[in-house]
Amino acid sequence: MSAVAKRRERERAERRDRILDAAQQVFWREGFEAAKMGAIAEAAQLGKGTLYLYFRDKDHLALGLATRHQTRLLERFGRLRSECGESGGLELLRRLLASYADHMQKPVEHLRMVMTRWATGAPFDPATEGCQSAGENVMRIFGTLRDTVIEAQQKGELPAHIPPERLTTFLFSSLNGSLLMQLQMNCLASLDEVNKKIMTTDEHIDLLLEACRHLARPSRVGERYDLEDAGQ
Amino acid sequence: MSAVAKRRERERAERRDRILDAAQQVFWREGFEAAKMGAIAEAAQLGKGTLYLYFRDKDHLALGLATRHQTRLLERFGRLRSECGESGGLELLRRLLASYADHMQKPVEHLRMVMTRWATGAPFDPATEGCQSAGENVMRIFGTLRDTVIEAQQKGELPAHIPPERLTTFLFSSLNGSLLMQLQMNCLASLDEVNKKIMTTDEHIDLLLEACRHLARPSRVGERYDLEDAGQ
Amino acid sequence: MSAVAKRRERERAERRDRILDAAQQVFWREGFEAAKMGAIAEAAQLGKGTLYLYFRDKDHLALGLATRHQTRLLERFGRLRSECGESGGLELLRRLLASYADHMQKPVEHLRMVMTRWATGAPFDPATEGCQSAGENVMRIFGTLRDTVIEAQQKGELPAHIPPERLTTFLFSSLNGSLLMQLQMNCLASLDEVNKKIMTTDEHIDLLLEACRHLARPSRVGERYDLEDAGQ
Amino acid sequence: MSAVAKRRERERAERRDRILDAAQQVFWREGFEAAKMGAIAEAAQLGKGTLYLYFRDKDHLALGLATRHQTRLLERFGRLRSECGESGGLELLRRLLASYADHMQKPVEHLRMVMTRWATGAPFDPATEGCQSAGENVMRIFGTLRDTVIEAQQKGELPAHIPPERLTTFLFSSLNGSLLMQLQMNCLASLDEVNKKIMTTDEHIDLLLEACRHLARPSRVGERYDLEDAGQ
DNA sequence: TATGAATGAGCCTTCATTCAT
DNA sequence: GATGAATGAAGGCTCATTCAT
Repeated sequence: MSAVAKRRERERAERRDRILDAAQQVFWREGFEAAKMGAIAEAAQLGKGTLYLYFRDKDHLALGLATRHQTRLLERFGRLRSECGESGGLELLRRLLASYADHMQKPVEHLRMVMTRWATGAPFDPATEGCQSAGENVMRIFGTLRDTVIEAQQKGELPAHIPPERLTTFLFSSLNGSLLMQLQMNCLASLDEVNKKIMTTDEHIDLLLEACRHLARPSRVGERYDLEDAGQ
Repeated sequence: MSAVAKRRERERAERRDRILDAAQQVFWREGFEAAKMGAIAEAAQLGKGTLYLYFRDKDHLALGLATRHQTRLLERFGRLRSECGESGGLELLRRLLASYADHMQKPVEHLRMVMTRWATGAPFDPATEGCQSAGENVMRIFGTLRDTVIEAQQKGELPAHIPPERLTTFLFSSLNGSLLMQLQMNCLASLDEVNKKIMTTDEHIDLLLEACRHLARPSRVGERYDLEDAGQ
Repeated sequence: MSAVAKRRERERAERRDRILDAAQQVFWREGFEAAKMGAIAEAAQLGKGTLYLYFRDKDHLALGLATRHQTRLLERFGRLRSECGESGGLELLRRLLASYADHMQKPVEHLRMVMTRWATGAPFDPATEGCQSAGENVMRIFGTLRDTVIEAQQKGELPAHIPPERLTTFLFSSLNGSLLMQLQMNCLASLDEVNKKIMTTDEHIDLLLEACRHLARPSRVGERYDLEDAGQ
Repeated sequence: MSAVAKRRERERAERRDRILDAAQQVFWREGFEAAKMGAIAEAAQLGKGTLYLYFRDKDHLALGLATRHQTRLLERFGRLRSECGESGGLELLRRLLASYADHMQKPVEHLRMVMTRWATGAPFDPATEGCQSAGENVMRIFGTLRDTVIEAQQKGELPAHIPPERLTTFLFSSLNGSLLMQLQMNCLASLDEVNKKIMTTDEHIDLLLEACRHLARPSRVGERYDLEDAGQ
């Protein structure tokens, strides 16, 4: 009985994953709005109704996809931390950011999907089951970055006088902006030729960290880094 | 006759503008996808068919909106340059960026609309009439920023050894990332409390410029700022 | 202009009527639940969307059908009253009831539709536009019957000591029961042979009026079958 | 073995009854169309597939329900006859009719279900197993009423010159019409206030029997309201 | 015998766009 | 030029029923 139950559970998980694979494929190809449930079912070689045994609706399918993607990113983060051992610090941070960027852009279609969701607004009702875990995952991703920022600060590789949350937010949003630009270039062909040669995401990360790193050295003694009048 | 023609042209321009006002209002309220042409026509106090005498389709309505918005931004940019006189440089750059950010977020609904368009991909066929001018406007916006970056470099307020396009792209994409985060926070309630207190767009600009400014001082003599091994 | 507007209005009314004809045809053939909007559109030789320019939804289509049917019945009632002149009274009542029954059963499919609606419960939200007129029509139908009952009472053809509303309700519900039995016979084939020969709707009306007429004669003292106030 | 078989049979009957209880509960709550087999299975604390071991399909579930309901009504009829002893006649008829009405309206939801079925048409293929017994039950119910009508006629409490089947049909359909009106009032709020105070089902029965009873007195010579063969 | 996961046909409604007036 | 009535394609979701276990 336990054996049967185990098999059942395994099969269920496998099928759920196959559905997510199919959904990912179709979402990437068509975009979320244009993706048809029928196409997903066909791609998963399942009946249309079966999809609804695993996901409440189209939105929850996307949510499941996002959660799985985040989970995999967190696994990558975990592996990177393990590999780095105690070295940690700025170098780990760079790798985490590069890993994040890579994970996000893997196929640009995925990036597009995620960005669309962010831009579209609040598609995930926080009250919905499954949405919380997605939010928690984001917090874990952010938290991992922040922890590494703190390490780098403690090592003196990043300015310690800036609150780590602030610094992490700065890095995170800036990097996301770089990713976003990948999509803008698709949208604005005129920018494409100029920028394509100018800045890859990795270069953005390097420049970003380099810039932050130098923030560590106070310009002048006594500077408070009051940003409002920093130019002064 | 010329007078009549002039009046006609003026009336046409006014009506076109009224349509754009109506479209903006509805797009902001409902989002692009959910916005109904009928609602726009009603808001413009025009027949549904009349809309199509001024804009090929819904997409071109959005395109016209974007172009008008960009034009207004360029006007703001022009005014800022005039005010600054010859002082220019980093301070002007900061004001341009702040103006850009302000113009983009004016209502967050507008930001959402723009971001969605960027993320959604390539809705504007470059071959389409009207799209070129949009692209050109983007180039002008980018060009204004780049010119100001160059000025700042010449003044020694920003590192001169980094290609201005590269630096401008960095600033531009990073700032866009900060704007994007405004929307993410709506989407991910969990991030909201943490970040809302942490970084406004203006703060992001300050930190960003401060970081870049310090890039001006080579870490060590002889460093080329080869980014690939910058950590080295 | 007035001519154009008139034509428009006439055409609109005609088309509305054609849609109702088509809906009636399909509803009768398939029943309300099974009737498909597409079939109605096809029967009306119109696009599916056009239906929704004239009726909010499937329910309102049925409502419109009901209202039209009631209106026609009221016209029949009006004609009967005119024909009868001043004679009125019981004979007019019989004709009204027969007319009602005939109008309801014209095709048994229509009867089925109406009965289903009654039985199904409260499909018409009283707040809905159009529903009030339907309710008002029912009241007019009932009112016509009641007025005629009163006439008959004044003529001494029906018992005057029974409140006319009560008497009318009795007649009305009883007749509806007879109509309902037409459908029951379809449902219960076993009853069919027995009853089909036994009582037509007209016979039911005759027997019903005959029975009521004799109520005019006050029961005898001591009889146990007094209604609450009948003996009075 | 016989004992085991008996137990099996008993258990099967019990389970069948539990399913009917569950179905009744759900049908009343949701209506036949909206009732979901899954909800019935859940209410019966059984698997969905199990339902189909006891009833061919949803329709037969309703049929089983109707049959059981009829059977219980027949038991009530039997009890009434026993109680009445030999008195029988009109008084028994009144009680039977009241009992019938009560049994039908017990919860108005049940009445709605039955009426819907009658109105909907011929859902029960007479060839289907189980449908015959339902038809037979109806015949038994009708037969009981008819027998009692005959008794009343023989006692002189009801007009003897009207064929008992005809009289019974008249009573039966009229009473059903009164029941139907309970539902109409739900549907037509405008009638509600007028009629709710005017006629309960019991009052309808009283008035109905009173009217029929007076038919017992042959019309006078020359009266115009003779039924076709009533005088005969 | 009991189960419940899988199935897939089926359908109302919306809305961008056109075109006759 | 302006109108708005007409169009019809398109799609997410339900649920009665089956059948392998």
